[in-house]
Amino acid sequence: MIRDEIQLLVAQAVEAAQAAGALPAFAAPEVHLEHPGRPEHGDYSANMPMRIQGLARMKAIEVAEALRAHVGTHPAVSEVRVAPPGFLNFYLDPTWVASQTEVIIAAGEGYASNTMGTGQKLQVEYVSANPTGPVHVGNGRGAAIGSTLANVLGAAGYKVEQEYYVNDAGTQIAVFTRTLYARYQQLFDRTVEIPENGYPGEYMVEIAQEIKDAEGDRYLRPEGEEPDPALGNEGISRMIAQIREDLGLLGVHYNRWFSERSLQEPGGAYETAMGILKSQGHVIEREGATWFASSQLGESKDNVLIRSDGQPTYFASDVAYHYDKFIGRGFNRVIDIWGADHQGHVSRVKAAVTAVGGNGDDLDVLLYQLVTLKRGDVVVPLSKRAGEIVTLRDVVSEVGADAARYFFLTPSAGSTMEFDLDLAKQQSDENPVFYVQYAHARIASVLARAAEQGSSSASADVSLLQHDAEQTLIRRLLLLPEVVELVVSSLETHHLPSYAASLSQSFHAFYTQCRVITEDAALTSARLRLLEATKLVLARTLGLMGISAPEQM
RNA sequence: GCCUUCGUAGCUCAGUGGAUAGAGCACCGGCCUCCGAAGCCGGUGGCGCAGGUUCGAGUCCUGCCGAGGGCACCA
Repeated sequence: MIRDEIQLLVAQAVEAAQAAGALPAFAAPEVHLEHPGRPEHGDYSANMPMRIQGLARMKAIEVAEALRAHVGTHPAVSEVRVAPPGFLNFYLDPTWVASQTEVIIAAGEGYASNTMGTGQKLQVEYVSANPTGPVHVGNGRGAAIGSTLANVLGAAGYKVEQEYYVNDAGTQIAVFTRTLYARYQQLFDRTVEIPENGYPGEYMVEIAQEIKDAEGDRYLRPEGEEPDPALGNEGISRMIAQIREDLGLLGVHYNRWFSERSLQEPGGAYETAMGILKSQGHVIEREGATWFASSQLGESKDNVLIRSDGQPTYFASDVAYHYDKFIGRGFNRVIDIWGADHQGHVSRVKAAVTAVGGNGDDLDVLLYQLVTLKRGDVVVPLSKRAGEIVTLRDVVSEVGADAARYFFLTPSAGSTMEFDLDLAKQQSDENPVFYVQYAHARIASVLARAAEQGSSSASADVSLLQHDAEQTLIRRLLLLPEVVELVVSSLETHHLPSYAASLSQSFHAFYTQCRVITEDAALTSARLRLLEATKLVLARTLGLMGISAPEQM
């Protein structure tokens, strides 16, 4: 990548200047480059002179001059300038820039891929909402972030597995079963109330109806008796099928749906992990319960693993689950994506990973702030236990998967976001995602037109691409590898929509200023080549976000 | 009370410690006899408050104000 090469030029300039006595000897900090906000400041800017002015005991501007005198030559760099108060600005050679059009096309679908994660087995676990109800809008945010991150990490060479953790054990399943049974009995004209703290949503009635339609009265027991656990299992499996379908509508697909219950099988991860904790002295008995002695590991408090009634907690399952991820299945790295309401859970799970023989630092927990759902000015509650549930399916069918994904990905995970359903509906024509997709469709249209007219990009001389708008566009194309690297290192997916918008902007500006198909066969050919490269990069960017790149719209 | 995330344009949000803080929507004014006007060009308008660190702070630190989320033998 050109940025890395310029970084090296700067580092070497420091050494050369020191060797020549133009700078005193000292250990220089790592080179930091940035993209100046203004084109007249060049393509890459190094702030090295200002950062080492103290070490050099010279004025920054003098350091900059000394460095410039010792910067090596590079075919891509046409000029290096010093700018006050001490920047070292690098200007890319326009002909080199133009030539990159061919380099991008040659890279094809692998463009912007890298090897940051080569040889690493990585898991991304996300959404993992309780199977006691449909996935809602907030889950959609985690879904968009998780699947996009998986795509990008895959482009960085990681062997990525995507997983959904199904909480099919624990008390909420019992409550789910009792609620379902109440609804089921109601369908047989029994007068039964759904339990206190049950799930009042209409979807429970629908599931009960489906089960009745499919299996009749086989789950009906004499009045007053407890429900058949098999009814609960049947309901849960139907709920999971619906969740899988709803997420599929958003373009989210998993490699594995991991059952929490499976952890507790004899000889399974639960037994093994608890055994390790005990043998390592991380377990204490107190007040009739079994605790993870996490305060000994620097945590603010201990955490209950097994309640005094003998039931394991959700946390105990999570310890076993993460044991299975790292030790059982040997992932080198795991990324869990959780809603911000699980923030308090992060450090104890990391501590547990270390305690069962892994390394808590290999676990990244990405928290996204919750989504506030609104209809106009009215806030809509998301709770599964409230009356109105706005499901992910509702939203996707209203605004489409592409717009929904783009919308979810745009704000950084750390910012709360407002999802205005009324606005989202109106946005069908005005949504920013169409701006990006339109650029792609527009290119497809011009390429088709060129093909009809017999214009070809074969044997194009891309060095003709010297117009400002062409140069700006190609420079933008060259940024995608940097964006991918940034997303991988920061785990922040919101840089992608931001990049997509700026790339599209550059394309639309080019399109307005430069006519592609003209009488000038050589220039036409070169510009068609540029369109091909741009189309490829747009499709690549959209593909990473899981958004379609339409040929027409 | 403690922990944590956030506070940037009328609204929704970007902004890797740099040089004149951006985009979309909204609003105002221009641009199609020519490849898709779902577009382009221009304009109005902003860093919650106060200190500190730094050559340089929207960005880092502290305090205050305001908002969200945590602080269970719930998940």
